[in-house]
Amino acid sequence: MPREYESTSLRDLLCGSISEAHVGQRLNVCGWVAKRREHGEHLAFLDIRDRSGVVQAVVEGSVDVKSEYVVRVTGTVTPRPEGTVNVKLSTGAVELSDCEVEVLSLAEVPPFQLDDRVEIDEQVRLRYRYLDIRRDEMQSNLRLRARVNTALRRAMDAQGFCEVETPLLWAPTPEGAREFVVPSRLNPGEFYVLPQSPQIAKQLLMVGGFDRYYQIARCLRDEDLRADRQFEFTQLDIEASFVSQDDVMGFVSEAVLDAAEVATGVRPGEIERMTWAHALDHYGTDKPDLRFAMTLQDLSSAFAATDVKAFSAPTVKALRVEGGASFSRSRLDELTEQAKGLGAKGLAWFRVTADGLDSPLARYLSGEETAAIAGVDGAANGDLILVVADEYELACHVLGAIRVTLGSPPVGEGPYRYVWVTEFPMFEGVDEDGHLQAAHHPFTMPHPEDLGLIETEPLKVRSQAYDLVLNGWELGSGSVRIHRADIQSRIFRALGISDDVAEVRFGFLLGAFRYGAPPHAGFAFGIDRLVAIFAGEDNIREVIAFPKTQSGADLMTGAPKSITERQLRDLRVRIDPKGK
RNA sequence: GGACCUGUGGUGCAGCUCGGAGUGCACGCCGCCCUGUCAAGGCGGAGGUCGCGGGUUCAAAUCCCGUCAGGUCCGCCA
Repeated sequence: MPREYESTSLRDLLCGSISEAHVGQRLNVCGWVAKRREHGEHLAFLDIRDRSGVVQAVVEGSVDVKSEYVVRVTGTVTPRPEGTVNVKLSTGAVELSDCEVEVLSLAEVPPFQLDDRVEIDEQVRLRYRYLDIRRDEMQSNLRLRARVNTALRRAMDAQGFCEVETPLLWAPTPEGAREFVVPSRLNPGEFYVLPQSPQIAKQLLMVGGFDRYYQIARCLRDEDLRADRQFEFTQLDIEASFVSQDDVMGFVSEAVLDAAEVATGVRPGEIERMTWAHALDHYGTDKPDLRFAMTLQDLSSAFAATDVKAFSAPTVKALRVEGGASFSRSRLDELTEQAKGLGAKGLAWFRVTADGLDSPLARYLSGEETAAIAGVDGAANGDLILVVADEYELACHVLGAIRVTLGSPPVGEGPYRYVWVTEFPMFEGVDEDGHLQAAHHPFTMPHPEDLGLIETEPLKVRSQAYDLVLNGWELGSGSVRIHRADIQSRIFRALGISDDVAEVRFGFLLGAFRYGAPPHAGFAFGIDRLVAIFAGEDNIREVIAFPKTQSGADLMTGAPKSITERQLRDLRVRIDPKGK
């Protein structure tokens, strides 16, 4: 049945809503001519398309319309004659007969066909994005995204969160991701930046007493683009006061599970948890794809006293590839290249056969070593065992990447496997100045048990940071924030940020914290990625109306473009033609 | 900054390995025919600087070099 909002001054209901319930009614529909099938001058069929679907209009006599003309059709809803029902069409049991067709707008021949019969080059799609998004697939992706947004807002509202908007013109904070810069006309030589995220703003909202904040926030980062990364992307951004990590994970779970239910029709059960150390050890990554097993096996003890040079390393990790014994030599070489590209010295392979291990390295192995490899993960004849020996983290990362290459199903396949990854390390490695680097951000609260290690064994300090991962995609991350000045200065000191520098960069935040900062924690996750997975798309451009290309261009508008001399003069900005 | 893949009428492909006339297929478009089609059908037709530039060659869509655009990835994304 037509809903209230379908009816307008020009139309009575949407094309896709027409059904046998309307038989006998004379109705108006508006839409685009999707297809025209003419039978001489006596009979023509028009498929009229709007956002809801397609309905067939029958015109007695010829009709002067072409593909993509915008028309208003007045016709009588009639059951189709016997034998002409189209089961492939939701409206296929009926048609509009005795039609009058009013052309509302002419259309040139479109640059590509809008049916989904062939895949169109993305370059062409992006140049004519306004036509591309007329297609079913883009319509349903963007509408799915709208439903997800609605579900998220509803879930946050139901949990007592208050939506607050934060500025897009923000202050430069030379940390982390490269920022987009906006020159100030009123203050020549000075600049705003577009926020990488509302991180500091939302912490200030906590100081301001908004104890449950959320926002569907646009974030901007001037970093290289990827299938899952655009300059601008959208996060559900959350922050709450007087909460623990578990509280925040609960809020986020509620929102994500509600969105999942709306998007997929099934509400997942509770989201499982895994520590960062466990994820790295078993999956070789901090964003494990749990849709398939193929976990990394540790053979370090079996090779502790090995004579084989290739395996004398702190860590020896192995991966069982079911049925992989049939891999060609060139396939194995490709995998080896991949491993080397990721920093491994090599990749050892062993085919498991009835006669034992088949490998160039097999004859050098001791009995114990052979048994260890042949027994990896319940290996059977026909399997392939891949082995990397190296420093612990490198061995994990390399095999983890190969695990994904060999095992990962396409985006749209398999179950949805959500997982919280917790207890991230506080610091990771050192920068070129020898200072520790924050794994999450410098306001992250260390794990309470590890506070004593900050000065002594910083790399062992766990943080109260947590990621949400879905099918191998990092959806988002969050943390408990530091609200105590003493801990904050210890962290700054560990990161090599002096009091003076901290004051310059984050002075307003630290200042705010001096006026009564509640304990607080938060999270943010990428809506583009979540919707892409729900839509079964392997890149987020498919769920964004007007995305950029990998080189940052908008093929439709031509952005980025030069601006006029006048604009440059107003901004007191001069282009250096020699610069590159 | 780097690696790899792609670029051929409006669209999607084949042709490239092993150089020999812009050759082919499907869709779309234009014209004619057709009263129950729905990937309508039949007949006919138009439409191309083979991304761009250079080189090799008697001859380049094809081989080589460079370049541009799009994609995937590494670096980057606190």
